Amino acid sequence: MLFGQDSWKSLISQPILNNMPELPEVQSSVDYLAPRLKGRSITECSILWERTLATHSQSDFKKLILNHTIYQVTRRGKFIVIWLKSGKHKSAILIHLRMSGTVEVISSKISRDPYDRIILSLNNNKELRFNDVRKFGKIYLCDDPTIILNHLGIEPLAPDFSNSKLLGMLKNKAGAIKPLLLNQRFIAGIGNIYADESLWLARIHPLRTAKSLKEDEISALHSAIVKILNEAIELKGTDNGDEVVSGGLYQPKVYGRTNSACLRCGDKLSRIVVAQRGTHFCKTCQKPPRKSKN
DNA sequence: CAAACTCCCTGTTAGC
DNA sequence: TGCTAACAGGGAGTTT
Repeated sequence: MLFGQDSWKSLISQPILNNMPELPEVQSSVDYLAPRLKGRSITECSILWERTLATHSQSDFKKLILNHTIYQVTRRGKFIVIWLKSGKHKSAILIHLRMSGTVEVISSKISRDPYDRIILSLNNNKELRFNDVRKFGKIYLCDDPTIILNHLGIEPLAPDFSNSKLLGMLKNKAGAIKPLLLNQRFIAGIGNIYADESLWLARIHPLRTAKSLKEDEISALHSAIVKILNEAIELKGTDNGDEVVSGGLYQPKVYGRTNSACLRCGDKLSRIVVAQRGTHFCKTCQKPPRKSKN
């Protein structure tokens, strides 16, 4: 499918991992969208894959958003929240990118991509295009988005996510730490990559039970989560700012680096499956729980 | 209550 | 070389 002048790109910069949107990627998308959408109204809507719509039929969705004005774009967990207003009526479009979703705001003259799923035309001859190869992404429309968003856990970058808060959250939790980090009702926004990265930085084995963690380990985990998410946001935030949201520059330390050298101790990194997710860690830096394999 | 599996999808890759 | 089957992954839903 690639040919001509573009073919060299795929050979040289073959992505090791496709950019799976977690909190930092979603935040970057929100930062990208906000200035491009604020104050715009929706003039038209193309539904190219209806099952992307999670809450409404094609016709209802169109009816309910046309001529509405976007007044704000925010993030909650891995959701992009696009706030709408029409007269006194307020509502919100929630976008969940899941595995492969991306958003861009682009001139309506630019030809569409085969993987574009939903397109909202704006009143400035541009379009918001939701593109999603694997079709896992979802778009919700709600009068009250808090009904969905309130099910989510704490925001890891909010001020109330303190060290002592996490300490209390982990106390008495019998399960393993990694599945807990992935649970969106526990902490909102961490996915497989940043869970592995945080545990590695905090030197905690992914199979350790939450309640077995010592205070200093929880403290290390807390600062690892905050540090890595912030670092990743910073590296995503430096896109060229024009049209397409480009992939970020954050380089995973363990995720996707199975059998490569640990950047801390040089030992070979391991990969196991935890909660049906590929899990990457250093068996030397991250000591396994008492009675277990490595 | 929690752990484990199934489903939704398709590009990529391992295995024959 | 070319094909097929397995795999990856977020999260809702279902079963153990």
